Amino acid sequence: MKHFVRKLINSALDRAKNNGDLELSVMPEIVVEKPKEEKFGDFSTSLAMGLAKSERRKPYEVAEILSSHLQSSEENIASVKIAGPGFLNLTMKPIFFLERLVKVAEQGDQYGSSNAGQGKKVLLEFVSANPTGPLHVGHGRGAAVGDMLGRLLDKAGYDVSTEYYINDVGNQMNTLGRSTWARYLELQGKVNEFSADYYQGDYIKDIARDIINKHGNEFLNKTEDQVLPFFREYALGSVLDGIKKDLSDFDVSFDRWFSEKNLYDQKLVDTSVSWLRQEKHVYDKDGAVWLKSSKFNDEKDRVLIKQSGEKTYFCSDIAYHKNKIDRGFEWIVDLWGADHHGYVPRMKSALKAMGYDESVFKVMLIQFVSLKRGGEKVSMSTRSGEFETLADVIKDVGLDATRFFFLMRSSDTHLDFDLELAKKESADNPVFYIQYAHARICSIFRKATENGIKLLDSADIDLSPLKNEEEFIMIKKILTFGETIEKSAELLEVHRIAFYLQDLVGTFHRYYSRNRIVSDDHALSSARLFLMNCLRITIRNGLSVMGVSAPDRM
RNA sequence: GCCCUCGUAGCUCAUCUGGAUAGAGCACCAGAUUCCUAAUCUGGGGGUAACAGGUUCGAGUCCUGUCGAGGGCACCA
Repeated sequence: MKHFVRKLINSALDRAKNNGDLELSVMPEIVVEKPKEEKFGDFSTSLAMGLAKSERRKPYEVAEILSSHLQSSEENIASVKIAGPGFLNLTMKPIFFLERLVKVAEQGDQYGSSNAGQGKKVLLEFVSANPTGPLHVGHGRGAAVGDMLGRLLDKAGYDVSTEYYINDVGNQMNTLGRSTWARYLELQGKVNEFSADYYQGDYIKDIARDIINKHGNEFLNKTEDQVLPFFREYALGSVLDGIKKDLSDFDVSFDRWFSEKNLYDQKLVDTSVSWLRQEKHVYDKDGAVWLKSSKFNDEKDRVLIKQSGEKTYFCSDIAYHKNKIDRGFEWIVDLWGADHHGYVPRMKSALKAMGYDESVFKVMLIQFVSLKRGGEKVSMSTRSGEFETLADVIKDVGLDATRFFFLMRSSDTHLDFDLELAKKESADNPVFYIQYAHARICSIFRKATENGIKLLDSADIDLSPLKNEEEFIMIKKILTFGETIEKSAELLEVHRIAFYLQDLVGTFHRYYSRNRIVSDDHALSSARLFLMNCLRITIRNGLSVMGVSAPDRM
């Protein structure tokens, strides 16, 4: 809708220029907004104020010139008014909105989709939790946000792939293996000390028990060195299966699970290090290999290969991100926990060292979830074993409510997730407000069928009986769905959809309480039913982008 | 100590990247159902946007400083 208005203004500018009314040495960017207040019309632009300086005229005069050129040749415009210091307020004729509403029904499931992203190849990497334990609530936020971003970018016309990076290399894998080995011995009645550094959670016992069931005591009299590879691999596989199940229960799927170990096996890490060496971006010092990251805006140089000969996590991460770009992705979006923010300049410096443009890489920092239980903070450390798993929360609060809870806030602010509150308030959760609207509309359709009123095709419908002001408020809101999707995708801000839906559905609930859709007036009923269908499509498409269900009955 | 993110109603958060009188939900108070789902609707109180400066036609939004919260400053991942 805004695109159309922007075009109108653009052509008015052209006419003003051709007429010599305005100089327009530089064509300004046209910003079209929806005024906060209904009385200011349907669209507004502060263009005249922006132009005033370069035109060396008063904002009001510029607004007057624009106004005259806008009004002269557009049949969709009902009025153009100048307000305040020079706002141009446009009011459109009803037909403008009704014509567009008809298209909503035609597009159905596709309504809100666009090619704004122009098929740009995007790689979304998210969750990527270390495979050392089940996913907790904090991971859930990343999962929900990442999954929704995938759906959102797809709908907005980007070519999206999603990926989970498995950190299956490093000391943590040995710790995982040793923890399992220790539990194994313990369960076999062999006394041993369970180190405080080991993973404390009960899931380790479950894995150990599983090993006993399958392999009995065959490892009992062996040394740690002999058994560690087996325990490490077994525990990794088991934890990873658990993570995959948790995510699939959360309705989150990945196009690819990318193993860090695989990077090493394919020599990709070695390749990128030698390439960097060739380009003279690395040097040797104190027996270690360093990247000259300080030359690329990082605060200091970083170690790639330790004295011990082991490669750092950073080192393989460089290879991983290089690989992402090599696979042809034009936009690399990583969702990281907020605690990794110090790592951002480091990664950016590495990409710059490799000669890539900084703009291809974007990190979204997902702020922490403070888990609370009745106002008291709950500690969430995998190692200590004190954490609420994502699976538990979904079980308690429900899939839809859990997803919605994570998605209704801007992801760069802290999120307080009070378990007691979430459980207790589940009936008041805004997700039900939205789902209820959908169920109500479905109920209207059941009633309409009873009364023999059919939903008409776009081609046959006569929307002229829609005259109510509340109807137009709703229609206008429905029609901003597409631009909400586009904006949300472009800014990678998922919460906008949740707010949009709450707002949209609010207009419906108010309308519903004051108006009957199915009545004796056949023409009016048909028109209203058609509107309800468009509304239902919008709600359904909005919820679907969030990965939340749209029930027919509640 | 240095760096990053944040600070908006009692609580949880919006405010369309600088626009018009800062808005929702929860909680609290008072009301609404002979009729398509009351998980709904109507009305009410509640604000120095942490604080102090600056930039301009115009600032919650941009800049500087102060205070407060969280996080980061490894040859860990």
